[in-house]
Amino acid sequence: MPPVDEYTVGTVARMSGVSARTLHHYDEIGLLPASGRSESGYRLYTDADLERLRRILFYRELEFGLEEIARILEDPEAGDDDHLRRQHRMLRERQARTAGLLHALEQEMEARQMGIKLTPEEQFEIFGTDKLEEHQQEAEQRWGDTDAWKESQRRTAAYTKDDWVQIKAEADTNIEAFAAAIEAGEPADGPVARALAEDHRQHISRWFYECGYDMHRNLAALYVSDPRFTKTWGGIAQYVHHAILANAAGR
Amino acid sequence: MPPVDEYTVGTVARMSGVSARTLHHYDEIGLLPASGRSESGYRLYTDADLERLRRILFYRELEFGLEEIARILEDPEAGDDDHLRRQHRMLRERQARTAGLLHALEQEMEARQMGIKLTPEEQFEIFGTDKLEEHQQEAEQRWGDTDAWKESQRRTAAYTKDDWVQIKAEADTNIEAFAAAIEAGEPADGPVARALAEDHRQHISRWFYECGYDMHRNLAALYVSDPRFTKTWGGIAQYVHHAILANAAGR
DNA sequence: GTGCGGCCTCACGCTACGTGAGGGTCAAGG
DNA sequence: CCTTGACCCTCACGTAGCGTGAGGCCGCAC
Repeated sequence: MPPVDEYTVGTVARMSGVSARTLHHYDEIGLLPASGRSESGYRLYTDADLERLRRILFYRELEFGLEEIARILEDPEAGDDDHLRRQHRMLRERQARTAGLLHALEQEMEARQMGIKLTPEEQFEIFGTDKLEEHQQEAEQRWGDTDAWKESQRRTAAYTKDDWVQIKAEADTNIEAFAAAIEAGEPADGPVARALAEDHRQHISRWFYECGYDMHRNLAALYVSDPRFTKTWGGIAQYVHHAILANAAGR
Repeated sequence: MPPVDEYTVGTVARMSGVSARTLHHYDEIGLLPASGRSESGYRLYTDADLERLRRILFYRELEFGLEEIARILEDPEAGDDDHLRRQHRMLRERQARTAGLLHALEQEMEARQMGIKLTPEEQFEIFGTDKLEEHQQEAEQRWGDTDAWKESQRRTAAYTKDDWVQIKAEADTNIEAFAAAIEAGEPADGPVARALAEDHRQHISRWFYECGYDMHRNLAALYVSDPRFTKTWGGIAQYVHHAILANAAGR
C-alpha cells in the first residue's frame, strides 16, 4: 500500500497555501480536477494532483492566465518555450519600468524632505538608543562628499519604520553569525566567514549604497582603524576585517 | 485666452494612452469627473483634469486600487509623504518579487535545455558568423565552473532574438565609441574613456553576469592576454584595458 | 446524541474595465 | 442642403479569479 495519498481540500489547501475555494475553482474549470471522490462526496487529491498543483502555482506566479496554464500543462512541452520567453521579456520590461519609478520617487522624496526621516522617539524605539542622529553627523563630516554617502542619503530618506526594523534585524543577524563563527573556530579566511562577509556586503548594497568588493575592502579597513566602527563591532572587528578581505580576494 | 483647454474623451484618451471607456468609468465612480459638458452632452476635460489623470495613472501604475487613489488625491496631502513611503516600499517589494520570478523563469528555461536559443542562420544574421558553438565550448572549458559563467548561462537561456540584436548593437556602439575616443586623442585614463569603460561594465552586468569592478579588472586583463579577446577587440584592446583599470580605480 | 469542525453545492459580489447595441452630433464633401 | 463617417452618448452585460456567505450533509469525540 502506497503512502496515504488521499487528501481532502482543506489538507491540500494547508499544504500548498491556496484556499479551498481556489481548489474548488480549479476543479470547476477543469484545471485541476480532483482524482476522486469519497462515498460522501468529498474531493480526494493524490500526490500526482499535488505535483500538478505545484506546477500550476509556478506558472500562476509568472502571471499566466489559468487558461494558458492549462494549455501549457496539457501538451508536454511542444512550443511553449515561446510563452516562457515572452513572459521573461515582459517581466524584464516591468523590472525596468519599476526601476525608473523607484528612481523618480526617490528623487521626489529627497527633494521633499531633506534629512529627518524618523521622529526621535521612533529612532529610539528601533535602535534602543538615540545615537542615530549623532552617528549621522559624524558620518557626514567624514563622508559628506563621497558618492556612496550621497546615494546612501538618497535611499535612506525613503525608508519607513518597518524598513529600519528589518535593517536592524538583518544587521544583528549578521553580527551574531560572525560571533558564532569565531566561537566555532572558523578561520577568518574560510568559506563560512567569507560567506558571511558576502552577506554583509549585500546588506549594505541592498539598503545603503552600491558596495562592490573594492568599496567593501575600504570599509573593512575602517572597521579596524576607526574607533566608531570598532565600537559597533566590538571585539570581532579584526575578524570581520580579515573575512571581508578574504571574500573580496576570491572574486 | 488660455490655450484650448477643452478636450473630449477621445482626445484625452489619445493623449494619455487610456481608453475612452476608462474615462467613462472614472467619471462614473467620481474619480475623474469631467469638468463640464458641451450642449450636446459631450464630456469636456480641462488641463487641470489632465493633470489629475496623470496623477491617477501614476498611482495606478503602482497598483493602488482606484478607491484608494481617490482617497489619496482627495485629501490635500495630509499624510502625503506617508503614502509616498508606502509606494516606495511597494515598489521595492515588487522589484524583489519580479527579480525572483525572473530567476525562477530562467532556471526553468535553462533546465528545459533550451540552450539552442538561436538557429545557426540567426546567429549568422546577427553576429556574422556561425562559429559561436566552438567559441562557446572553449569558453565553457575554461570558465564552466565559475559563478559568473553559470549566471550568464542562466540568463542568456531566456533571451529572444530581439534581445540578441540589441545586445549586439550595444556592444558595437561601445566598441565604436572606444575607437572614436582613440581617434580623438582622448587619454585612456581620462573621463571619457572611463565613462565608456563603465558603460562596458554595465553592459555585461545587465546582460550576462554581475560584473563588479574587481571582476571587470580581471576581464580587462584577459583583453590583453587572451588571443581570443584580442581578436574581437583588435588594436584597441590595450586602450580598453587601460580605461577599465582607470575606471575601477576611481570607485 | 450532540457538538464542532470540515465538507458539499449553489450563487451572488468584487475590480477595472472591454465590448457591443442603439442612437444622437459634428464637420466635410457632394 | 443633405449625406457620410468619425465621434459622442447611455445602458448593460461579460470577463478573471476567486471571496464570501447560505443552507445543509458528514464524521468523530464526548
